[in-house]
Amino acid sequence: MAIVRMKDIARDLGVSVGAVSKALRNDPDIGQATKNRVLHRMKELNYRPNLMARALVTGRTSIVALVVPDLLSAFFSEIAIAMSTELRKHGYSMLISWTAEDPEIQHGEIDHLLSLGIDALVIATSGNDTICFRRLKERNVPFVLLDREVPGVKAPYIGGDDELFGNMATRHLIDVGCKRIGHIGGPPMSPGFGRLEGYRRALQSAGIKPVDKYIVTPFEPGPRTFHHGFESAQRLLAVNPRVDGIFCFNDPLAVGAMEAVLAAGLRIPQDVAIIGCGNLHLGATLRNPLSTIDQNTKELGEKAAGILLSTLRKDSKKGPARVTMVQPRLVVRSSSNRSPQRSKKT
Amino acid sequence: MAIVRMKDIARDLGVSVGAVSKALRNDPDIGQATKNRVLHRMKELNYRPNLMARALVTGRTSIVALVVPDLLSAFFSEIAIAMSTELRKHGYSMLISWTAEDPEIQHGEIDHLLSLGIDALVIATSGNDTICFRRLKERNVPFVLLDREVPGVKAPYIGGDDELFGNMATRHLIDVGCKRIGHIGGPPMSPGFGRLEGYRRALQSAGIKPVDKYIVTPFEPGPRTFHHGFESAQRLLAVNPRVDGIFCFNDPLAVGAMEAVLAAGLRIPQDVAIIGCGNLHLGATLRNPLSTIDQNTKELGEKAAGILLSTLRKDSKKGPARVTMVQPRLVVRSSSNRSPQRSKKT
DNA sequence: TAGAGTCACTTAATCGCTAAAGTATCGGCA
DNA sequence: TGCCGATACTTTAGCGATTAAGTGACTCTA
Repeated sequence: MAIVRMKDIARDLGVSVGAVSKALRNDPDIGQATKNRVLHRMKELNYRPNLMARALVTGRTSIVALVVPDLLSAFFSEIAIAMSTELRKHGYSMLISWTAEDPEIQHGEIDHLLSLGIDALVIATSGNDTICFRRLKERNVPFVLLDREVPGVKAPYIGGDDELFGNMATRHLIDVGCKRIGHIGGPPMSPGFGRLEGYRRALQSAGIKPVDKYIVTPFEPGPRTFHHGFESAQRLLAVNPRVDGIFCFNDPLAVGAMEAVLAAGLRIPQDVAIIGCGNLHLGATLRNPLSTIDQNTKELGEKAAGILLSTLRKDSKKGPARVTMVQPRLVVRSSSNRSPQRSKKT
Repeated sequence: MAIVRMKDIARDLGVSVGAVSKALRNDPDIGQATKNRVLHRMKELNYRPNLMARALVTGRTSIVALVVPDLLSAFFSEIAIAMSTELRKHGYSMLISWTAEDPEIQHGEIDHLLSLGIDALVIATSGNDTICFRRLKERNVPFVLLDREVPGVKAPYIGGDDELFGNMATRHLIDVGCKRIGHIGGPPMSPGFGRLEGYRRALQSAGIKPVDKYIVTPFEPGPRTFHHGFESAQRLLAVNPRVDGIFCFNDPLAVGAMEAVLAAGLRIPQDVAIIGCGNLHLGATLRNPLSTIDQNTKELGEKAAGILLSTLRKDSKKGPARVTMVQPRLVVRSSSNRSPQRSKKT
């Protein structure tokens, strides 16, 4: 006996496949007695419906996908876990694709996901390609943009309030007495732009004129990691007069930047205060515990799942809010703790 | 125009669906001219085959799954990325399931994956349940055990040489002069057992008698993280005479243990040397850069994919080696660097 | 007591594709 | 000329489910 089908159960019980199908799906159009017999036999044989076959006729697979550029950064892993946990509760299973920040791969993955017949997807896009979104619209597959907004694409977006992140982090550096604050930038996408904008605004509202030479961007493209932070910080430290505070686009950059600061013989936070963004795991146990902006990824994942589910439930009714922002939290640790301070610990 | 089917292309071109199918699959039983026309039209309409429908008739989906207990630890994420990259090259796509170390969830996930019709799976099991493996055998779905061996289940296994890990780490502590070496243990599964065994053997072959009270295991079950390391190390440090070296099952435990050592007012590595296992990211930038055993996860993932592919290709012929071990590498950093030493840096 | 309505099924079509079997056309060869 | 074997298709029969429509057997009502 290889694999059990409805046909087998129907034969065993002397009923039609249709009846078996109805029993399985709790269709009212079936008698209680027969339903029990069918259900009992199903349990006995450990029957599992063939989801492919079901999907073929219903047109729905109960599978949604999450497309992310990266899985090594805890950020997307945490979102993935929260999302999938939430979706599982509602009978959906989630499939993850990662694209290594490569629009080509992303294109291929999305094509493949569509071929597979997923019901919807959540996507943290790589590149600024809009073709694949047009494709999704054509195919009528609902999707949610995550973390990265795409100009010109009308779809629900959920992410952090990046401008607020930048503002919060920069203001914190100002509060602890930094006068010349540098920024190590993120990739050329909405979070990078938003945080940079927040940084600029915070400076301006403190009466400090933003200086272009204090803003550096890693040379290489791709995900921002440790090495980029090191390299960028070295360039930043060479600028005169030297910065006394650095706001980094994310925590790995900040870790790299700290290494560069130490390598230059400077002290953290006395000479240069550092703050990152993302509240990386183990950020508290680094050589210099890192101040950061917590992005609240768990809530982000759960809300993303919620938005997806609501777009999935009602086709015609107006969907969820166009833009959802998750509120950040400032986490002050010793990498920026220069003066007595109302700090929230982690 | 919603979604393009073979039927549409066939109608447009005045040929039969069968012909279209043959053109798509490069069947020799089709003329070059027609094939070109079909392919051209497919490109025009951006046709994508419905994989569900195809799977229904062929019985194969070209989807494999990876079931892991956890995605936050970089260990499994790295494996996932390496595996999926490798599998993608061979036309397979990979689906990830995580089980939060919960056998119940694992059971459900596997059932679901089978319903979905995956062709094979790689599994780092949670618990010691063997029922689901029996189910897989019944269904004739090939699988590979990853990282965790299961007694009584006959299937290809790939993982680290855990006994060697334990041996290597412990011998290193002995080499740097530790006399009383403690161990903070892993979950009660093959890696935990193997590393403990390696620890014991290393002590014995150095003429040190293993002492039970120097072996502690976190109270709580579940994945071993920072907090468990902290709690366990506190208990370990209370034992007299105090340990002067600790080998931890994994890096997060070791990070926690380091915190506990520092909190107790002791110095690392002078008073207590610490070594972990897994070569966590950022392990080099911790407050105390952490010595560790690198498990070579990328190779692990690639080889796992290779094994899976080879079992997938030939059904009848004897499969790959029953057991594959990936070779580790000792990484010495300051958490254990007490004496001049032939060290390999990272 | 006929007609309508309900209940509990069965039948049959269908989803999009593959694959085996069938058919028509043609060139080559004895 | 007639038969064979390619070649290049078309036809047909599923894969395992769902679902609309059809069918008896009852029950109830006027």
